[in-house]
Amino acid sequence: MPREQTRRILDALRAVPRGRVASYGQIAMLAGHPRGAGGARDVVSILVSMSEKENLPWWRIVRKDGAIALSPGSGAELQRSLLLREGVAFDASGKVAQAYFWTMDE
DNA sequence: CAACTGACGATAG
DNA sequence: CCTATCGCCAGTT
Repeated sequence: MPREQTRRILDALRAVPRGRVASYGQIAMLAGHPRGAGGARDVVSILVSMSEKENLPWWRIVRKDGAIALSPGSGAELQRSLLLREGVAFDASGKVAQAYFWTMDE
């Protein structure tokens, strides 16, 4: 069984609204991770190992600068299409504009 | 139980 | 622009 903190992260991930994205560090902080950005590794670990089992919206998670974290050929293309389908646009550099980041406002 | 892995983030050079 | 390095730590093998 995962720890309490892990459950919180899973929860935060599921709370990201459709048509929005969030960064790893953002999720970590939202989950109450004391180390904030440092907790991004937790999110990575959890996403990599449990995204499928836990049915998580892993495609809504991008790097802080808006770039897709996955390597091309390892799902990046899939993630881009999933986001486009939700109404998230990418700029010329292949990054999501900050405006699409989830503000926890909703 | 001891590695090993990982889709990060900040900072320094 | 880039690489390197550190911090941080759950989950898997």
